[in-house]
Amino acid sequence: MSGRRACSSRPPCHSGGVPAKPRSISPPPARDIAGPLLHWYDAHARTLPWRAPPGNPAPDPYRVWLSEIMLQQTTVAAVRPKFDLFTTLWPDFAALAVADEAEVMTAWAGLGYYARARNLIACAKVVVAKHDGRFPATEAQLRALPGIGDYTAAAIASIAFGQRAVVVDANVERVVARLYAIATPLPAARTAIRAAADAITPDARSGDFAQAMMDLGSGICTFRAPKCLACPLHDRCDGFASGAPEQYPVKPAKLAKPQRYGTIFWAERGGSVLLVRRPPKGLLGGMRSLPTGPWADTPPGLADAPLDIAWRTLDRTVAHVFTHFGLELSLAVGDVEGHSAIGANIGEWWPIADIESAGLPTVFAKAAAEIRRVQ
DNA sequence: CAGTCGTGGGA
DNA sequence: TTCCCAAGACT
Repeated sequence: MSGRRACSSRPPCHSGGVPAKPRSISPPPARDIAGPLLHWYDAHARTLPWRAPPGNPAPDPYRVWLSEIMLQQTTVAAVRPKFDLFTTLWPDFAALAVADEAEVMTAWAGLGYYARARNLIACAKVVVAKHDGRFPATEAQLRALPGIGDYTAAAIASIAFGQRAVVVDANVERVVARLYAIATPLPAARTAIRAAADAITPDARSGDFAQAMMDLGSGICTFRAPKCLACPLHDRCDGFASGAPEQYPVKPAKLAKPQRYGTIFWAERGGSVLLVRRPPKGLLGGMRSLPTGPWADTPPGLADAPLDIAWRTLDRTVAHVFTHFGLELSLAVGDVEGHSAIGANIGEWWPIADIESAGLPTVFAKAAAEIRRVQ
């Protein structure tokens, strides 16, 4: 299926002067990649809480899945403490499937991309309800589960179930684009990158191969200043031979981020502050938050204030940058003493001293810290 | 396909 | 400081 076997692994390719016939649609790799890469991995694999040492039996699929979801667009350093927290609170699918969803969202707070947490819960419920509490072991069945896309399905199939799967993440894209000096810009290059990744993926130790590619991309074949002389593949890398490996993969120009403006409303009542729950989908969906007005192209002032009280605007703002826009928040504070019935129908009064336990997304945690500092 | 969706860290 | 990225998925 991969067309990756080298001539050296079978009887002589040529006999009687007859040219070898192509065996595969995609061009066969001109050099062995998996061999030296796995050899390097055996000596240099990172030790990670969700990972089995090279060559060992596959780790718990639940832990592999949880780590893969958390690691989507997220650094290992950020994932480590959250992985420890989640595996302590919910050690398996059965526990997560019956978990209090608000507690899961609170535990996820700060990690970002909160749809992952919503899909995490949904996936655990499906696994328990339809798969008897265990993952289905085929890539196609994994792909059908909430929050599991092409990359994660392949990663779980190979790492947790020992199946051959073509695992392509940003690391693999970078390593492969450099190995073959693929000059086509992304995203058009993805077809060729995937074909090349398929061609170099071995049948045996497919999961170790995937993790080795990611370790290589993370520590050696880095986005800038790759450490080529420490790379086990540099003697067979077109990018290294070109003298400018960092130019691959070629990426499209980025668009400027728009700037938006909003207002945070800090309503106090006897040492507590009013918190609300954001709508279930969209930006920061499902997360507990401070009340906000609209996020608009110009400062919206006190529009959409959660309570009809006297607001005082602080002489400071809080800046935050999301993936696709910047946000500058004005800060409005108000005292609701004497309005004790107010607010109960729109949110909850949270003790200010325990605000860190509310599970606020970082943008609101920053605003809360700034308001408490200034007050 | 292209836009949406967070955050922290490295250079 | 500013820019860019990190084990992508979903619509």
